[in-house]
Amino acid sequence: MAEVTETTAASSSEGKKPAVPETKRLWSDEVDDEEVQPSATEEKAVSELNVDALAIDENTKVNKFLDEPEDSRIQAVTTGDTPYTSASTFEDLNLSPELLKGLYVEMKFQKPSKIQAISLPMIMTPPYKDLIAQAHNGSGKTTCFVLGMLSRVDPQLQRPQALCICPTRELSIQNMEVLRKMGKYTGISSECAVPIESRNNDRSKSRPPISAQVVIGTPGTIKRLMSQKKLGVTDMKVLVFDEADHMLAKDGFQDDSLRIMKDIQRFNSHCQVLLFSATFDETVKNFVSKVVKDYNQLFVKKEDLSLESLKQYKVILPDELAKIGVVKDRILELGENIGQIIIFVNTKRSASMLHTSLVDLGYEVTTIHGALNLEDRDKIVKEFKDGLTQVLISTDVLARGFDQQQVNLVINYDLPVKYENQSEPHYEVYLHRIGRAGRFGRKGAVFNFIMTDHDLMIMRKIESYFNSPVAEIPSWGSEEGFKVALKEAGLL
DNA sequence: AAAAAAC
Repeated sequence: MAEVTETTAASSSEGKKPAVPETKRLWSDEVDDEEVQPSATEEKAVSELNVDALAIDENTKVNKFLDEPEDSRIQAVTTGDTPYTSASTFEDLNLSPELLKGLYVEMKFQKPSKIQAISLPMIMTPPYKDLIAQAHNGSGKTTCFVLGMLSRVDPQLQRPQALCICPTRELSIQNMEVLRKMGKYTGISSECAVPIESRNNDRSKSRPPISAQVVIGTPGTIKRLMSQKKLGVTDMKVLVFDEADHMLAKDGFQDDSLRIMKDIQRFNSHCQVLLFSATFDETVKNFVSKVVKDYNQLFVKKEDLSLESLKQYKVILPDELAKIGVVKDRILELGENIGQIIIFVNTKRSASMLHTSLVDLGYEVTTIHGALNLEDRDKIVKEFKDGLTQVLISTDVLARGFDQQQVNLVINYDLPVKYENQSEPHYEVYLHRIGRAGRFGRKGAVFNFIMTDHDLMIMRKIESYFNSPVAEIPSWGSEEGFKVALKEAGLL
């Protein structure tokens, strides 16, 4: 275990100068270490960034660029003159001893992941610029913003200072669990602002204002608490949007998110805004860059997003009955020892139908979607996380962010398509769904069910979009192809 | 015609 150095400061680094000792290496040094010629690097930085149309303001300068071939490439664009030092250890970050202890003892982390090494200094160095950060599924994004929130809280001040908004109740709860674990020794207080037992809403009116220092929750509840003056924003230092592309999309939570952001900024213009997601499509990317002003950004090319450890397959089958048959005979029978499985469907109805069919056939599966009551949702997620259930049928309520390391297989029982145009795949949802398997570089497999020519067309578009061919399992009717696939994926 | 959130 690493020792806490004597130079480690108290947890609040508010008002401190950016710490950049000469002994620490800048990113440009890393580039030198890799014997890349500086001029070539610079050229590459500019051209790649132009090609990818990162929506950079005209006054934005590309002054740092990071390119490590062994890792998926992350493009960093910073504005202004603030130098950022990539953190090779958590000690580099001037965290409080309590927070470091949480990272090592509770989280069992040894050193920052790639995205953490780059983003954490950007988050924690004054003047605390806004950040748009894209990183792979399962690469440790949550740690970035949770640590960011914890490190910026003034422990002496018993008021809300950091707020994180998530698209679902489940994700809010999961993020809160991470925060409490990581912050265990800091004494920092926290509250989860998500809907509770419906129809019991008199409780919310009589409740005292939130004094917790960190609040995590869903847009509706946060909005309500703010309008009821139960959630003060005057001391808010950090505002995080998890799954930010969805939170700021027109068909997502754009209105709520903007409202919350503006309400905070009205009282508190210097509240730092952090946007995290594995995906930012062009529309959202352009919109987002208008919402935040002076910001740093981290991006990954879409071809680099699908993890190599994840094997994708397509299964061509004739009808609904065959779909159910494949789940039953190929997945559930073969997959008994391959870890946990999530089956994604497009509608609540589809979820219920598949659930009933499989239960009628005598299989133990559980199902989650937004029409269930909150208690049941909590119970089903908890059972799955505790490993008590193996197979979970889900709508896109769990498509994003859901972190269960034992999930090795994801099935797209229905392919994700855009609601406004059914002949367009929903690329972002596809990526998020498959990212539920193979967390943090583990092995994993994805089976895509193809029933119609339309499905096939959707699948082809997905393959070409991510530039990753998806192997076909030769015959849905025989076991062999599935065995080979699962072996190839390292699961059998 | 949809998932979710919640008034």
